[in-house]
Amino acid sequence: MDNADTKRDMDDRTQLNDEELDALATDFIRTAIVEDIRSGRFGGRVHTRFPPEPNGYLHIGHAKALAIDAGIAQDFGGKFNLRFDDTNPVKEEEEYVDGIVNDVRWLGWDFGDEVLFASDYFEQMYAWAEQLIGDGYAYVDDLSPDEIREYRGTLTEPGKDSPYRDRSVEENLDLFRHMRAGEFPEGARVLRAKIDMASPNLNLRDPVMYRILHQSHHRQGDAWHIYPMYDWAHGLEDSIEGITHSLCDLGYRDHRPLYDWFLDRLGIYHPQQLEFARLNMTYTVLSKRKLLQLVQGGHVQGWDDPRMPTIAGMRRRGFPAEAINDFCDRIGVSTSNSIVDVALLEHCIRDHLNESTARVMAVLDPIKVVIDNYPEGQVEWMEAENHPQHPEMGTRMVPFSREVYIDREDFIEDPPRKYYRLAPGREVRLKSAYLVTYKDIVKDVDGSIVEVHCTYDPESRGGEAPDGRKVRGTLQWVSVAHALDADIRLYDRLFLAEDPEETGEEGGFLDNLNPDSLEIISTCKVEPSLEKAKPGDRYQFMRIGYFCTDPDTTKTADEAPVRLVFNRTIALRDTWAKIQTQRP
RNA sequence: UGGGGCGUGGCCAAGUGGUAAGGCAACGGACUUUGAAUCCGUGUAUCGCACGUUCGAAUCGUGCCGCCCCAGCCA
Repeated sequence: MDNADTKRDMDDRTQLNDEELDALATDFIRTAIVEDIRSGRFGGRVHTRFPPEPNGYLHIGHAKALAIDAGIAQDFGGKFNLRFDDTNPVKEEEEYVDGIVNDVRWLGWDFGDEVLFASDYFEQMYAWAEQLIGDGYAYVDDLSPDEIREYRGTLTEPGKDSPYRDRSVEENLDLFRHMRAGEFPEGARVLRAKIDMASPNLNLRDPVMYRILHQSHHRQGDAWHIYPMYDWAHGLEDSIEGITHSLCDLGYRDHRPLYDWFLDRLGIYHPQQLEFARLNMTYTVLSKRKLLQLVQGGHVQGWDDPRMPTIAGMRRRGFPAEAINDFCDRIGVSTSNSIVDVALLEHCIRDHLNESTARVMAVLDPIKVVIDNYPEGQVEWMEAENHPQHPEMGTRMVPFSREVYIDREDFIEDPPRKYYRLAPGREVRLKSAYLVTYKDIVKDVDGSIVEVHCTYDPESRGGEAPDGRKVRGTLQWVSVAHALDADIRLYDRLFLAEDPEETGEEGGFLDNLNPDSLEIISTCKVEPSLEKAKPGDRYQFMRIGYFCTDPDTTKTADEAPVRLVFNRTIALRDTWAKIQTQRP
């Protein structure tokens, strides 16, 4: 242990009693951490990190990693770092770091208000590389990339030593310094760790530590001509920051011996790497490469397209951050490759939205209902509750008049069995208003319904008849004279196949795209209280689904929106639709 | 034909030698001024397979089968 570590021990020991520790051992990683705390390893500290490369946007798989990394730090009263693993200047962009920082904040994780960058440690890494060379553990190799691949051997055959493997320390040091100075072309030489060219673990066959890249770095500019490789850099970054548990996905399991090897050779503070399975989910793809293809191929409108599984996309879609985190907690942490049913995510979304969202009335496909016995020109403002289970969310006033819109689905001239909405001979309730009874319909020349005529029961104001008679159907409605127009975007799954990659073809997942994943409806009518809707506001459109106001909703100077645009976050569960598909 | 990881009901997932938690989904029913929500109920799970150890095995051993990852100067 070095001095810095000793100091950390005194400052950052977690304060948890036995009972609390037991309660935290909920999965194999947390169990390992609890053991480390009890044994005094790392001085009882817990310090994790999330190390994205800034070469794309975060998606729900990263939300899982964050929930594990940051969630553990939070639960154990430890620390958490957000660190950009920006060791490859050719792939990384500033745009992505801003996007990622924003996403991590939005998800609610506290990274101590300081964003860290691996590139800030380049100088220290370089010094350690010289130390390794000095100890005979690293050498400069002049082999070309092709030759290095040949010399590496195959899965079943051992590799063979590079002819440059036994250069003297002096020559290695000299060459390495000239590499740093930018005196060789890209690809001419690399620094390699001297481990074992016959190792059954290919990662240990003298891995490359530094490559020459005459590229400017988004933060370092042209200061460097050599850049560290992941395997060399990552453990050093963790060590420098005093990370205790370096959590990553199973793909890095085979890299752990390397992680340990470098730290041990250097003799510096040594965190524990642990691996967990990355997230896979039905009806979507979760790899940066494929997501990039969707964006660049114009299959979606950008990284924040509401159909994307990106954090930005889900945010725009209206998914609450807490619901996403809840999902991440509920899928568990294990080491088995699994594909989580997207229905669980949808359940979490509905669960949170049901609790938090105010109810309003909207009609997607309007059909006019005329209430023949209601006085022409009269308007009554009906009080409507904002949430049936949460009276503390208050009420709002909704205008009622002689002509209202209802949804075309809510009237059928010749209804099927068990249909209990409006139909000839039926009485239904207009939510929070009156009971109305069917009288007649008006059709146009092609026979399609233009108007439904009803009468209302003046005694049923508020929706309850004094004689106590029951009606089965309750419909949402919007007063024709007061209705606001709105565009509504209905989103469906981006892919038709549960596993979009099942085609086998490379890139074949695009064949499984759902051509109807976006439907825009511009005929919608919504209640006037929505005039004040701001981008990001979320509502339940009663009997339809959860919606949020899209940033495309623009405001005029006096704050009134020019055009309301709502995204359907997710539809309400629809038992009736299920009954219908079962018995057509 | 190397190395690593994994296989528990449709999907996740507890369980670590004492006789299979929980969630999602599905299916019934109750309630309902959202066919929502809520509530109640419903699953004989050959614990990948086969042998073995044991009074007793999802848990230990051996063998087999299947799936995933690794041969970037990407992370």
